[in-house]
Amino acid sequence: MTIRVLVAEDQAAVRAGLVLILRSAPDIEVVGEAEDGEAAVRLARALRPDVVLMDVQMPRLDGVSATRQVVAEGLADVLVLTTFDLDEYVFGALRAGAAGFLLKHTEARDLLEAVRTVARGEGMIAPAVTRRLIAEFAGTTPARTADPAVLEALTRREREVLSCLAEGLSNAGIAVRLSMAEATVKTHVSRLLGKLELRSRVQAAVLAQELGL
Amino acid sequence: MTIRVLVAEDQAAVRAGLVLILRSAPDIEVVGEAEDGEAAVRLARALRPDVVLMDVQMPRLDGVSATRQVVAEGLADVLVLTTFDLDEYVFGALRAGAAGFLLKHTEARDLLEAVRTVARGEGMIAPAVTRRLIAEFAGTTPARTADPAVLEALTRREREVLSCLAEGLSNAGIAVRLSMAEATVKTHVSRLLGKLELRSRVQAAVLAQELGL
DNA sequence: GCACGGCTACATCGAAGGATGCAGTCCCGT
DNA sequence: ACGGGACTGCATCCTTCGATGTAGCCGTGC
Repeated sequence: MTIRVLVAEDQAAVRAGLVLILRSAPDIEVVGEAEDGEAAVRLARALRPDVVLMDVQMPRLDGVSATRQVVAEGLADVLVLTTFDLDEYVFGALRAGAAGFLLKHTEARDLLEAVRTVARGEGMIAPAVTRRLIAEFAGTTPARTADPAVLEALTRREREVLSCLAEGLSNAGIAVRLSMAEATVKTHVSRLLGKLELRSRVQAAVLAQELGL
Repeated sequence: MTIRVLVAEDQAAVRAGLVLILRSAPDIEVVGEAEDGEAAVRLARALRPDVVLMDVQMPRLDGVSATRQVVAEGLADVLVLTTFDLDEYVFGALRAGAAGFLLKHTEARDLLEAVRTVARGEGMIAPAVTRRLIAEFAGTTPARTADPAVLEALTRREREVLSCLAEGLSNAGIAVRLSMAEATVKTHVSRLLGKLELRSRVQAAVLAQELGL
């Protein structure tokens, strides 16, 4: 069962090098090559490869956008490859749904291993990048200061109201959304504020955000 | 320049196995062994190893807490090791500041490579875990729906007020914090709402949250 | 100089929010 | 059936918020 790979890379020399490396592995087959992002998406649709080796910087459609497209259509797993490990590229690619992120100066052996790893449905990230990913992860995910357990104290109606609060709706807006009088909305807001030990709907909205709505 | 490693693992058999693997590498030296989290922190303070190989499940003080401690004191880089790749462990360990996360069924060769990687100041995460980390990352980081550029339109004072809003402060609270009259706070709130095309302070708070305060 | 625009500041007033008291419903266990 | 408790619902009253008009301040440019 060979792994079918599509190589998307605009620089011919680099692309040739990648293909050479991939062909050296008996369990990997290069089924196509693309010179830009649009071609990558088009070929992915036509060839249905297992893995797309995708460069970030490409004409017509950049690698991140192409990745988003390929992943959205469920065409293949995408392993993003780039020369520069700029945060913008890394986080953009991962948000786009990439299964892996490697730097171009990766050893041939590690590249092949990465392709196999991604084909297995696992993930592979360049060590030099991993630290920053972890840092970003630890930072942006606000440690969940908020304990999801506090929501247990709320009734169903109160949770519904809280969701609306998180969207920034006014009491009147919530009343329409949930089909109840504005006065009733106020009751629920007041109660959930009490249970969550908050003093205003703004704090409730912030808390809801931290909990992921 | 050998890499000095501290092994923290409560099960003697597993610990012996790890030590055996580590000793097989000429560039790695096992400088100490700990049977629980407290001992791990204590030995890390005393021995100042380059890397701590830390089990998650340990008596007295769990591995995640021990990791937090070691990282907070800047004692060493921590490579967390566990049998179960539960999200709770993974994300907890990474938030605690771990530089890497491996599963115990990792090959000896990969374990050694992970230790070297972490010692270099890079990061290493088990492939089986990487996918979920990426997913969690892509999910919790709300794709920055909000464009940080909108903040450009705000004056310094307005941005300060927005930060306070994000904390859920009332106008009166903001007035105290920023040393101005409540009436003035209202002006700034009103103006920034207009510039951001929002209709209430709640929406402003939510937006600020999405932008990371 | 001085006119102009942007920033900061304050006061006023109608609108929205939040606390509280109370009533109706449903589901327990007695 | 009865009582108690939790949930939902509404109305009243006071507080906070947000829009608006206005004024002082500081830079730029004529």
